[in-house]
Amino acid sequence: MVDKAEMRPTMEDVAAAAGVSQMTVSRVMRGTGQTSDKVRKRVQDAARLLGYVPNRLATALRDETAPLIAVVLPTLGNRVFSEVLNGVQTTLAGSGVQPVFGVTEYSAEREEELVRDLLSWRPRGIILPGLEHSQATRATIRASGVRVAEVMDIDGDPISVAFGMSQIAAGRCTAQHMLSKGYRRFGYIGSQGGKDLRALKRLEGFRAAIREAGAQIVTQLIRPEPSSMTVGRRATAEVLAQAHPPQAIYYSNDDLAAGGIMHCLSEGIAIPSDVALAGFNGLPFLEALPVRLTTVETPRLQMGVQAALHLIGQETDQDGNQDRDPERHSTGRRVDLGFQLIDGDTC
Amino acid sequence: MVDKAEMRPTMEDVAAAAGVSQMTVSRVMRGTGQTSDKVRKRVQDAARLLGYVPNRLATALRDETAPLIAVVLPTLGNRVFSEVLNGVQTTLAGSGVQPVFGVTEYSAEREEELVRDLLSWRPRGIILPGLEHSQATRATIRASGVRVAEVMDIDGDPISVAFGMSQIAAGRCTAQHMLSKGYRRFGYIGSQGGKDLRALKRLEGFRAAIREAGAQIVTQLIRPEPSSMTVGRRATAEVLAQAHPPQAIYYSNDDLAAGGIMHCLSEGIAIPSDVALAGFNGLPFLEALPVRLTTVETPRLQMGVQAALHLIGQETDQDGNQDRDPERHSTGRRVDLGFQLIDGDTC
DNA sequence: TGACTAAATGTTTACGAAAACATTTTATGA
DNA sequence: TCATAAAATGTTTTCGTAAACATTTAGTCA
Repeated sequence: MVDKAEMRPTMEDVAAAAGVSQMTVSRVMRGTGQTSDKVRKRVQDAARLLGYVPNRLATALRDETAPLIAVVLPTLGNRVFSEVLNGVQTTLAGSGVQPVFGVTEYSAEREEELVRDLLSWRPRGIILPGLEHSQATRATIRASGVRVAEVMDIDGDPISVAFGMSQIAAGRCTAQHMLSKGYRRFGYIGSQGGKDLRALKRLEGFRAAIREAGAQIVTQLIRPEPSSMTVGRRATAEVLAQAHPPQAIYYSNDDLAAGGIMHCLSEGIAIPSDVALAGFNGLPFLEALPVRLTTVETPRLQMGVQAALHLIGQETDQDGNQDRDPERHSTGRRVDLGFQLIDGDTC
Repeated sequence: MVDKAEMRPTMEDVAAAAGVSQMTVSRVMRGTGQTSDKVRKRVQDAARLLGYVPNRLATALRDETAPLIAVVLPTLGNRVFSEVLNGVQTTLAGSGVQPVFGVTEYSAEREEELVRDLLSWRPRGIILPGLEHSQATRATIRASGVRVAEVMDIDGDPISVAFGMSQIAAGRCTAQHMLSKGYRRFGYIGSQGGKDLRALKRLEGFRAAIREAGAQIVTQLIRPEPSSMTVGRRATAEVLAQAHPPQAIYYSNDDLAAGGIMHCLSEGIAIPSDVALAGFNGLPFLEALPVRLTTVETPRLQMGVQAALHLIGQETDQDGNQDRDPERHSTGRRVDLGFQLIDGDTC
């Protein structure tokens, strides 16, 4: 009992129990080829009785690829990325493909190592955040021939296909909106110590529009911590305590901005007359706040969904090989999922 | 170039390039056994040159187990679970073990299917949410012999080891705290249409304490949607609009409760004099709210960390087998990670 | 220098599933 | 009733790695 029970049953065991060959079991399990009803039933019963669970490692080894999608995320601390992951997960659910993932914490070295680790599973595809990757990472991916989807950003050269939106345009759009309301003196509040490259791109777009309009950013505060309402609240307090505070503050995301709203509510600072605010992401919780934040809504879930669809999709070539046809993959294709300015009450 | 370049190099290829046998390459790659400096260097150079990436599928097949931890989550829509996942991820990072995961959306059938899918990867262990699992799920797991860690809850019989806290005690604790403040007429607001079993256990504990004190729950509103501030805000409006509204509302979690706070702030309802509120989880964003919510802080991250540690930990037996020693695994061990009542300003 | 040991490297095999090919049954029709 | 095709089932081999065992080479000491 001790030794025999330990062994998880294989097709061979099921075959023995059903009095057929391993190959017949294989055929029954997959429903391929011809099998008689009698044998099919016998095999299925045996499998159920023994508690047979297929070993995907064997199948994957033989197929030279595993039904897995590798997902690289900057962090799980930010709701945005768990939403992307959720999009991937939802799309994959029921398809028999599982997500394997890892987190880089915004480190390029960690990304390099992680990509190598994940690729050693021979996944069907890999999803990467953003378009900036080290030379080594790109080389590893190219050598592996794995299909790639980059998400979040489209400002740059995709390795293969990017599903995202223009971060630069989002920053610019926000600036234009605020400028149209007459604000001239701006503040910027960020986080992550500037490691979030997408946030930097938004700031770049924002700054360009401000400069072109002849207005200016008078304060820029980038906190080292990850984003949170608390950090946003403290940073806002700090910025508004200055001798010449800005008329309007652009936050690198909604969490920080919501913290700003909380500060104003608590201190009796009027929004937008005393200070105007704008965020980024359009997270659902904003709906519940007493003041509707002006922000830019992004298709986070869609990015995950589209990327996953692309990777498991019908886009494999006729031979079932990794499709390396330059027209569809090598050439960086950018799929712009767009964004939408939400004109709230904060500016 | 087309055909040859497609093939990812194997140890055999590296061996040929270095003029040694495949086994020598294997030894060099793992740093085991005796190898001369000369050969070692030759092999490493060849591997680097060819861009060799080990195929874990082969190793895992041979080892009869893959360096993976399977994680089953009820949903990714709730911050709490992405935090658990984050705890798992953080613990696993750098250990060469990757998390594979799936989401049940609180469905037992989906859990059954998902567990089978995940186990087909022959993971080192599996993490399940809660202690309630279908008979079939338990059978599949038992037959597979995989190591199990259950998280979140300890009110029940663990399959093996549970890392969590008593949900019933948390509910009871909250009730006692509110009763001590003199409230007698309570309301309860929940979500997920009652599919969240942990929330039900908290309610159970809460209700028991209320009953014992001779007080009562006058309103109970369980919305079908997933939790969110917005849902909490609407539900609170609904409850307070009643003819005889409760003096105090217990929410199944912080998101809902924060929505309640927002409603009160917007409507000028005084907290706690007009209505008292209490939540559950102790999410970090509460810190930033204008009013400090009374809640119960839970060790979400720790649950993930401990579960992962347990599964990859040094608890394998001497032979490196799955440890089925009844004393350590079969007997349901419950690791109580505790919780802490946060005495805020809302009751 | 030769016997002998330790170090370095090589060969065979197993892991579980499934494609490719082979063989046995069963059904069909003259 | 027997050829013949179609259906059902079986056998061999492969995927990449690593344990187990085998062999060769280098090193030590009498």
